[in-house]
Amino acid sequence: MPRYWLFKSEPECFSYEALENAPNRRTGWDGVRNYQARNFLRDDVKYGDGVIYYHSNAEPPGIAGIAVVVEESHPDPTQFDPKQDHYDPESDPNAPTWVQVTVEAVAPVTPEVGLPAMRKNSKLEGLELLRTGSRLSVHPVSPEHWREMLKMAGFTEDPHAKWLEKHGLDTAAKPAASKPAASKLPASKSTAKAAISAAKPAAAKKPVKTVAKASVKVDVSKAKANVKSPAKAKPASKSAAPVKKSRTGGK
DNA sequence: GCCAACGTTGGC
DNA sequence: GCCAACGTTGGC
Repeated sequence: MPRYWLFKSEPECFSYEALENAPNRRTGWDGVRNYQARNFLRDDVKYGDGVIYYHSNAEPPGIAGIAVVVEESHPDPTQFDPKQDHYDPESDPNAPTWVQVTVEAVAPVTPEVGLPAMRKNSKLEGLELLRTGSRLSVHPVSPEHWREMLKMAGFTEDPHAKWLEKHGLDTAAKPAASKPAASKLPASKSTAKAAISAAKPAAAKKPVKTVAKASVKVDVSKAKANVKSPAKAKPASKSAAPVKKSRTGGK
């Protein structure tokens, strides 16, 4: 199991700064409406896992902070609220389709590590975020890539490791070279399809409406066209910040 | 604003 | 089950 993850969030929806300003510096990573991302949240993201907080659809896009998972998979409340952009009328409260995890801010990355710099770093080869066409808003990060990104961010010590120690979690268990993430990601497109279809059964529900939803949301935040919405899904509920809404991604 | 790469939907 | 159309993601 991966111990590290990369979560995308559109800063217009929910920035790393918004997370720091949220109650308890925490927020439920809601709004994820993609099966592959949901499956990671539901099955693999565990308490104490480290999170690279990435700002997508930003100017410029890049790593804005480090967070930690403080609560594992539980139902995403926004799927049941008609007022939410990510409302999913098809989701059965007795068998929720969408889940969220709760994350807590650990350390900001200032200045941010921009996407261009990441693309130029050969040590980050293989990182899902950098794969052409990648849109997965929640994906695993290998220990090697995690260390390299922290290095680029200027950290001399891993703030996440410190957090674990402070909370009495075992940091001794070495990440060794487990190659977590990679194994779960599709190697190619064709496999991606297989992965997705495999994922569906688990959900038991259909995504159909989800899509509609996403578009709805968008309008709220952007005026333009179809635009996009933020990548994240987060918004939500809490609104400690100015919040906009986002789409799918996870906050 | 444009557009490449995707994911989802729905006809057949 | 295939695949065309459509909508979204997200970088540029």
